[in-house]
Amino acid sequence: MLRLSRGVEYAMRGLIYFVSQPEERVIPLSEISESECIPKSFLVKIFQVLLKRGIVKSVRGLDGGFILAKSPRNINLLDIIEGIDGPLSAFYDCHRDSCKKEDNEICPIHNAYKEGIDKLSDVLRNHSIEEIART
Amino acid sequence: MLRLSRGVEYAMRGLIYFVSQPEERVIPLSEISESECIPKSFLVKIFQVLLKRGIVKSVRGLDGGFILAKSPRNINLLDIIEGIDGPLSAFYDCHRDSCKKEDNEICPIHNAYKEGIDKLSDVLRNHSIEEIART
DNA sequence: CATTAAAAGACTGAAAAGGTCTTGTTTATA
DNA sequence: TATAAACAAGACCTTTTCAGTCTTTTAATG
Repeated sequence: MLRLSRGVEYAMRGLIYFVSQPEERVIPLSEISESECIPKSFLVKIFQVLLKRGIVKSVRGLDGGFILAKSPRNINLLDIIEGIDGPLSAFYDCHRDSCKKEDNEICPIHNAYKEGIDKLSDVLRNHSIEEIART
Repeated sequence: MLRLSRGVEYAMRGLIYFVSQPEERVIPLSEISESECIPKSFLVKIFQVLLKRGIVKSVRGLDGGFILAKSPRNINLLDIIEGIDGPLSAFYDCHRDSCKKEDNEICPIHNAYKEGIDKLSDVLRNHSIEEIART
């Protein structure tokens, strides 16, 4: 219900791999897959999402691969989590109305939960993958 | 991955039902089930968990039912969420070691996530069922 | 002793998560 | 220009979790 999904974890480990390289270069997923013990085909799927999100750029063809689309200082954990699993805000919408349709506004239960999720978002937004990689 | 489960939502609505009564009394789950449009047998299961957690007390037999075990001011959202779905801390343990077993300590990714979850916990702990019911 | 309600836990169906497979397309280079 | 390495896209499959049901048992009360 609240755990970091495998997809997100793999995405982060994949991105950290770029940061931890001595120099910037195009890296094929086969390399990351082997080094990080992440199933190749799953990693491919994840990076295709990161590509659409503008977090990485792809280079096709022989000697192709991926490269970070922006500075690792500007890639934060929230970007990655929401990129892979969708917006956190999707998780405090209320089911109650399916039964009682009086009001459309968010119910007090989910409102309190929203407050917590917002705090969580703040924390995640304030950690870049560069910072994580350094730690 | 991050949403409030049905079980938790039903638990909260069930508990709020007690708070919103004019006077304190033993309430059978059949009444809450009907009033709140919650499947009876599911609600039963949820209240058995709340019972074990010391949040409600049960009264068996004819005219039996449940009653809050403590003041609604002292029942917070975190109690309920963790009571039903298990401790939030379970959601930042790392899978990485299944591949690389060098270290046992929490990895930087999950460490950052833990910081966020701790903030979320704080917020949830600071909202009581009584407060939610009043809102 | 019939009725009503909780207690306990096995069981089931549906949905989501995690992962694989297949069939392309692109492109450097031998 | 054929080939091999790599991304692109999406169908497909398997496992786990979630949500909910069913059955049997225990207990209280009129």
